[in-house]
Amino acid sequence: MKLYEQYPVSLSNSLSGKKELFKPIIPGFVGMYVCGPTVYNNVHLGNTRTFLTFDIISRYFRFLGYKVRYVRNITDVGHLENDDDQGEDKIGKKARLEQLEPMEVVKKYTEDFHSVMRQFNILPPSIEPTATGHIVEQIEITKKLLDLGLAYEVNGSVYFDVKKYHQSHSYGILSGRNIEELIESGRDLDSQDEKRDKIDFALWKKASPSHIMRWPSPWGDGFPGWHIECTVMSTKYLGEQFDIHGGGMDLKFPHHECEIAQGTGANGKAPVHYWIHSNMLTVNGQKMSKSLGNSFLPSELFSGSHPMLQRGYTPMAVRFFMLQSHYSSTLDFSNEALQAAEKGYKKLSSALKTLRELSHPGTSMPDPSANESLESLVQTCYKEMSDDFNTAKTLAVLFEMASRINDMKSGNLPLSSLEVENFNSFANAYTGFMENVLGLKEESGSDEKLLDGTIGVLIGLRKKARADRNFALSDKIRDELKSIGIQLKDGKDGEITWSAE
RNA sequence: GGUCUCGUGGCCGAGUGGCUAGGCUGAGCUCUGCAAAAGCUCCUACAGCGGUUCGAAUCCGCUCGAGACCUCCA
Repeated sequence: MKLYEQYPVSLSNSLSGKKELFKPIIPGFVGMYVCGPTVYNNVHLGNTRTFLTFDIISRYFRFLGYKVRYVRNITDVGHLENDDDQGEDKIGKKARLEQLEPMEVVKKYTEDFHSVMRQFNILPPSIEPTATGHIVEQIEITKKLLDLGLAYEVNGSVYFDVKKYHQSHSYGILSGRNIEELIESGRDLDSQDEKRDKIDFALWKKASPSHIMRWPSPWGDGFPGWHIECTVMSTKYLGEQFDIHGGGMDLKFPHHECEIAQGTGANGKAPVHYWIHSNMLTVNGQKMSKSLGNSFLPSELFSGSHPMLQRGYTPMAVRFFMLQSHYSSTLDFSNEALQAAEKGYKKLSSALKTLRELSHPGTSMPDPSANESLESLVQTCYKEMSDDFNTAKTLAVLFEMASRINDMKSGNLPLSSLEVENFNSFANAYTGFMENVLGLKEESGSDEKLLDGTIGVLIGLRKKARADRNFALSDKIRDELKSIGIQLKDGKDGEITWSAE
């Protein structure tokens, strides 16, 4: 029996608004598409929360034995600065501001994005397609939508006809919008508009003479609209219908709504079975975003160089911080919360280290209830993760397991009372959920080995001093190490371990 | 204005009808030459007011407060 059969996953589907049992289209396989970053600027911390969420989801599916194809795009063209202007796009604008080629901008911020992802231990997707790499496909689907009568061309631009689409399908099913209300109550556009209706959206935009990102098309030189790239790339790599589409909550409308309309319009069927939206990171209760100016960069977070930060925090502490809340809730950022998270993470991390150093001596006095309670903790980890990827609850179980690991070390829970099979299952679960599922890896400096050896010498001296009952010297060794950030810990058996603060 | 979400103990945060998550902080105990670490214990909450129910943080209504989307945003 496969793990995914043993622990079936249920998830919150934004489309139905309910928690549903996950059933893949092809048994044993998961196809997942997530809207990636627009690479015209550095990713900020809020962005990374979304990518962390889907990192966890793809990790857990794989952990359960699914074969996962995870596609996350790079948007390197096409975001309109304003929907009603003459097609200023963010990449192009940034290029002019910095006197760079558009692809230089794209390259620079793509590198930044990847570097941040690596620091947070967010695994790369299976495929990371770019919008500019799929111009041909975007033109093709636009032609198809024109042929189907779901789009129209005006002055070299092509727009999706939402009203027309709504006649045979339903526009607004994801976001719960009512098309009549959208038409009536939406904001008025300042300038004259080529669109028949303000809710129509661009599939292809004509490039003004000064526009630097442009491609030839049947309608003249231009560039693709924002929404169409995701439809094209998800369809190409995952099929006309696939299992999961994810992204930040703020993309629900209009972006994902438009994707549904385009995909359904072009292919005659709804593209996605399960929509998953991760919620926003907030600062003092307000959404973190570039436009509000309350965002900060991961690099500022690590170094503590942002004015809002009391000090720097390590990537794993931040990762842990985010995993303590559920992805569907907003998460408020604060120094206090991060400091608490850092301590919590260290506790779990040091238990992992402790666990690695334990070795089972063989079962000599089996204790069925101890074995049973350990096994139940293992089961609970799976149960909580399978319940809508509840990382917060899973962490709670891991803390319980960490306490048991410390008991094993101290002798409160003798290893000899545990069946070897049970102990291994427990150890594999703790390690697996920490490292593979939650991606909480150990953070250690590169000089750790050298330092370990050096401190080993000092520990030897302290042992000798203690054996001689020369406590003045043994305390001096400990206190002076403490003052430079090295904490010595005496064990019951006379062994001394150390940790860096 | 329209649509929607949320309001949990000192702090952060799970939880959706009964079985009082967890982390951090604070207090105490055990262990220790003294510490640290670790283990254990305690501080037990659900914005307010009504209602449904044998029973509500959890369902319904109202009030107050905060926020999101409706324009680019993860």
